Amino acid sequence: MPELPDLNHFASNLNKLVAGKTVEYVEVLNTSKLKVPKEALKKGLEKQQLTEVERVGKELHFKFSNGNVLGLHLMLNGKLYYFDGKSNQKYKIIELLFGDETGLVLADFQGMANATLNPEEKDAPDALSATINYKFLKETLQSRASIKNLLLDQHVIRGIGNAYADEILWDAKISPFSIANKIPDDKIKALVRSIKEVLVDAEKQIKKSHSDIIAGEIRDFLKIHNAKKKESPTGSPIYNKVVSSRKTYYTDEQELYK
DNA sequence: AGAAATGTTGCGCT
DNA sequence: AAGCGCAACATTTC
Repeated sequence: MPELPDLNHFASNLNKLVAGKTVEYVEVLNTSKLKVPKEALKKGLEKQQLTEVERVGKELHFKFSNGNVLGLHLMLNGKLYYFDGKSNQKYKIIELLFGDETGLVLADFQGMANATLNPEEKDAPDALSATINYKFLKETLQSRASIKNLLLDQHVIRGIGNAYADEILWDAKISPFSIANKIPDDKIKALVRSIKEVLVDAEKQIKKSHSDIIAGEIRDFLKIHNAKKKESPTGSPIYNKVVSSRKTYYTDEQELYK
């Protein structure tokens, strides 16, 4: 699935593509994951101008001139398609039809992607927000949880997924199996840096190789969480281990604190 | 051809 | 009793 850097890139491309357009009609094709009544969603968005698209955590927020926000979560396999005239996707969930005959559709073969009107503000800070500093992480890491599980917990920090958790922990040279409250202060500082650097750098790479995309995921440049790579950039063999049914990639270069 | 991939939720176990 | 693991969701992509 797309993770934070992909979603940031999509948001910036969506701004170029559809910001300023007016939604004439909203078609809701799959209500199973819809978090508000279908009619409320239509009423809240139709005839409104889309002013801005923003990524918040792993969601995309579409902001409208009447103050309403359409929140989309792509989950594992949700994809957005821009079209002119008529969309011909399978597994459609929601479609926005603009006044100029173009449109945007969210489709997902698993039907897990979802839409909501005016998503509630969450307490957990976004991974790229200024709140993620040494003081915040020091407090947050007062836990016996493993550091990787903590980074993945959206109630703690919003936006980090499985692949980037591995990339960030390798960058900070901390083993994913480390217990959070055993990680020394200088490593917490390294972690603050790595969270920002890895995510910001990834978005740059995606932008460079796939400048116009609004769907999919680009991960061929990942250094550690990458099935095709045998060694880290510094020559250590990459191991992987299934932890709670997802793969964790790591090397011996990462210190284990227990 | 058959496995791998992936977020979230909710539940049961320790 | 906090934290972990697992199942379910369903199909595409390698």
